[in-house]
Amino acid sequence: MATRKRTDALTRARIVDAAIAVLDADEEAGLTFRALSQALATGPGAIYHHVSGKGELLDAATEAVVTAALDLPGGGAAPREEVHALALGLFDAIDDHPWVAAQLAAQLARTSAHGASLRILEALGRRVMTLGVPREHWFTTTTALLYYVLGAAGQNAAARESSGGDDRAAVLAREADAWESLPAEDFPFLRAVAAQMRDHDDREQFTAGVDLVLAGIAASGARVSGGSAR
Amino acid sequence: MATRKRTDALTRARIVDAAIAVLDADEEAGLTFRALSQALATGPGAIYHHVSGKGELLDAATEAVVTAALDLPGGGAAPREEVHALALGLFDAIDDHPWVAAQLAAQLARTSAHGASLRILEALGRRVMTLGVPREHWFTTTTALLYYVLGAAGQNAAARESSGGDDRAAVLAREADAWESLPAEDFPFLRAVAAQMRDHDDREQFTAGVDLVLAGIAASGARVSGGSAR
DNA sequence: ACCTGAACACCGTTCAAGT
DNA sequence: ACCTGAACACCGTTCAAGT
Repeated sequence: MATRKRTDALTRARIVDAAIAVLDADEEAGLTFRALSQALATGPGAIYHHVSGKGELLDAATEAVVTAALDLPGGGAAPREEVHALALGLFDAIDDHPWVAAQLAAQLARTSAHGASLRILEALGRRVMTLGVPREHWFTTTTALLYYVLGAAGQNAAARESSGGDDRAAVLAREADAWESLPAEDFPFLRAVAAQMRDHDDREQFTAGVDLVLAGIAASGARVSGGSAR
Repeated sequence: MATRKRTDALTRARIVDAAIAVLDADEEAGLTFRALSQALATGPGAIYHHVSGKGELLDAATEAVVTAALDLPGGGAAPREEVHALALGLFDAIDDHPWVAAQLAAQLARTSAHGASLRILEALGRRVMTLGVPREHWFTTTTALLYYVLGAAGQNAAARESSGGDDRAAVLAREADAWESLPAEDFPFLRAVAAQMRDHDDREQFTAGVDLVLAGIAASGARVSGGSAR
């Protein structure tokens, strides 16, 4: 909020930091070059000396958040624990910066894999390689993990956002109510799972999902690697 | 392309059809109310009599595409085959209308589940219920499947788009080359999977990924349901 | 009631002019 | 070289005026 009075020169890093602050406060729609230049106490044109346009700015902001989230302690933990740590790191990062979810999704939809999403893919894949998965499943396995992590974390963040500061339990109850009032012939599944939505822990359910995908990995790799079943 | 000369009255359905045509031709950035009204031989304001704004229009266009894709033959096939059919139906729909992937992702990121994404969740979940998965895993299992299907189908569509009409094999080779030229210490995983990217069938790999998630489902359900292992 | 299209309040981006 | 901020070419949306 404190509109700095250009104490030091404009840098790409300061611009990206300011962009993250604006995105956190006002979501993607709030990030305009006018708002951003005001926060930096300069004119809109100045930003273009350090960043080629809005697209690159969004990518850079996403990259900064993801890089921080992927920075693990580094002590050689078991690969399965590292996958958990990476997944939860991204979960929390997206929880803090909900706009990152849509940004990563758009980045993935735009191209095969670039920038931040490429880094995530590599970080997850490196652990998958050591989990006893047959080599020909490495890629599919890792992308499945990536999609689950981004999808579930994004949905969690969206649910928190829409609460508007409400009690989390109240939001879950409202959602559960909505699902239970759907027509029974058309939505048997959503009605069936509505109850279990009413009380669950978000992070716990997220980790359970990661384990489910890892179970698929273990099952498809069982023929080769034998058991880490226990 | 044929700018009709308002033979019949403007309807919501005609507007949505025209929007889909524009999106298919010019991607999301090409859908403006000016372009759309020109295609419909009217003024921009006319559209607002049938649709509340651009957001609703995008949702309606997505809904139309997804509804068509989810419309299965209906003969009671095995649930596993039906999941395959649903997944491939979405895969092909997103292949034909690449903008749908980003739209569904945004829809999921915006809210817990609405409109088109809610329908997909229900369609997949109904089959998951009959696959012997323990009840407490229904929701996580189905969302994992949903995220994989949307993520993988979207990425496939993006890869096709970026080819610009090039030979598919050439695109894969170029991507494989790019991955292989990444620094070895930083990207051991992507370098390891680059080779298998060079020649693979897109739909085949997609189905293999669906099976991987289904394997996770089978593994976590094994304790309860016994084997459809074969 | 539905349509029309000019007008309004924005936006990203550019660029002459300053330092 | 970096910054400034007015100006340009758009955009979604509104609304008086028409039929």
